[in-house]
Amino acid sequence: MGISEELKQSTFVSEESKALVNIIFSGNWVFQKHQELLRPYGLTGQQYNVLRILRGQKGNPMTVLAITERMLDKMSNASRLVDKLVEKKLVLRRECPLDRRAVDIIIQPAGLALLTEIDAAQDYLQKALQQIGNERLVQLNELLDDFREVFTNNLNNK
Amino acid sequence: MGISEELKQSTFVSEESKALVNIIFSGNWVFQKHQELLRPYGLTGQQYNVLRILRGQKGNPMTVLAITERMLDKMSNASRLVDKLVEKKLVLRRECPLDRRAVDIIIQPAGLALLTEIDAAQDYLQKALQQIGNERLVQLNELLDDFREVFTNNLNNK
DNA sequence: TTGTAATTAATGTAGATACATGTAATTTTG
DNA sequence: CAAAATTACATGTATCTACATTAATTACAA
Repeated sequence: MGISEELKQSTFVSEESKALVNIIFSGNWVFQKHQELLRPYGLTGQQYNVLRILRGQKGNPMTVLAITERMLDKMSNASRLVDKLVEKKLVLRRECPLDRRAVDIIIQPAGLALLTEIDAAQDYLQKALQQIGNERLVQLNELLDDFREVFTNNLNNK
Repeated sequence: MGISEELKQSTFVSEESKALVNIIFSGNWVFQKHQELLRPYGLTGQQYNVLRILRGQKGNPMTVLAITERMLDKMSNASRLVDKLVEKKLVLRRECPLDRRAVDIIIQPAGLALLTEIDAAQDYLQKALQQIGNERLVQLNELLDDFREVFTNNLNNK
């Protein structure tokens, strides 16, 4: 279903307006679908994001601040997100020996295992993406990168 | 900034895996930016969505159920969203004369005016999108539509 | 060194969200 | 027509989220 039918809006005044609506709509859409995909695993998108960041550290600890800096939404509360992951025993929290204000967070085997499970669910989607064709996926990747850049520049300089 | 730098992940095993990550990342990203854009106007994404749906009715009333059916996230609580819009005097709520269980919602001049304001903010972004070029925007629109289709099919048939 | 500022994370709070349940009105059915 | 089922919406509740404030520790400057 194209964006026109999706929004029951028959015409767009320009390709730009259509693209803007399409990107915002698709962004919301993917965000929703991603949350739905994660729900059965008991994770929110933000928790998943934190867990992935920690996996990227290959078992090295990371402070809450360092996690925050890597997060998409810097305003969110990494402390509480880590709380939830600790409750689920997916990560370990311990006082940082070098700085007693800071707290080291380390991903646990259960956390890695859960991510592996989720990876498998996403592999399924990846295979589906093959239908789109390699060349067009390259285009899509470029277009998304370009779009974020244009959007960022024009939000800040306004 | 390309998706690799954005996620500090230097390589992807395939264009599909890169595209999947890129779409999910960009989806979350656009979702966030859109919320930020709306915040100064005192609307959440969902409230904005409801308001736009009502504008599409050209002043005709719409029941809560009809609104729900048009929403991106059908599980969300249209009743409470309408509550918020009523509080802000952006819409009017009145008993439906044909069915006393139902409630008619009608957008108010203040609601239309607010949407017009937001449109102006978005026009600014639309102009920025011209940098991407018409031909590539057409591609982007097609690719987004295709992606949603592939993703939907493969979430349901799993 | 000592007092002040900066930093790091936790906690308080208000609002948003998702889902379950409740309530009233309508429709269906026997 | 009366009882049961369905519908439309509102409300209760738990969780999530964003932002402000607080508490503890560290850095730094006089």
